[in-house]
Amino acid sequence: MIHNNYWDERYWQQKSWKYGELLLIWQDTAGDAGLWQLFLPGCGPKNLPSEQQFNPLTCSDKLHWKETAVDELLNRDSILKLPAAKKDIFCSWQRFTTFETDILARLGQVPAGKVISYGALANWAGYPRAARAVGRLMTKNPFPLFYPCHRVIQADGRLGNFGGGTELKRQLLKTEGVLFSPAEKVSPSSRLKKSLKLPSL
DNA sequence: CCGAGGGCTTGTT
DNA sequence: GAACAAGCCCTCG
Repeated sequence: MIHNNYWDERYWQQKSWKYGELLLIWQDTAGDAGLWQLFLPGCGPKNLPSEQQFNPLTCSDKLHWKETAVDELLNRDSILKLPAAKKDIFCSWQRFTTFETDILARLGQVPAGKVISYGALANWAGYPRAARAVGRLMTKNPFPLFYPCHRVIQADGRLGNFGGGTELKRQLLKTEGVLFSPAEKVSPSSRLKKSLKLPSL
């Protein structure tokens, strides 16, 4: 058996989704069985080791349970409505800095149908001028859909970039009920209001 | 009411 | 310590 750091105890799986084929990377260690990474259609690595394909018959019970649950979320197209408290059940959280954890935790609380700007998200999580650092974090968001980076837009209402393509970003937002101006900017009424009460981190 | 340009900013690698 | 990035804000024309 070839020892490869990344694929050690990790397994890949493709799942069909409304907007294309997703690639999921599962981690199955004793202490931390869960989703390691999710790639939007067209975003994942190309060469996947066949011996590391996810197998429900040989994985741990814990992982099998999570995989089944995620499968149902995708089939019922309810993944985008997953409440904040349930997101971290599925996702593996061991590898993040405090900044990343803080930002992703806040991001997880942005509900479907609302958007927030990069700067406002940074400020909200306690990093007042870190808009650009947030953008940088979004590029490597390991859990899109779970942690909805498609709901993070530019301060002037333009969409900003998106790993899965800006068209998918627009599509997702429209499906969620976000309103757009004639000039295709997100209308102010769809912004998350500051008054929302949040649990402390 | 745009749009382009420049300077400023952050956390990570 | 330097370079980077899915930003922001202000200034002009």
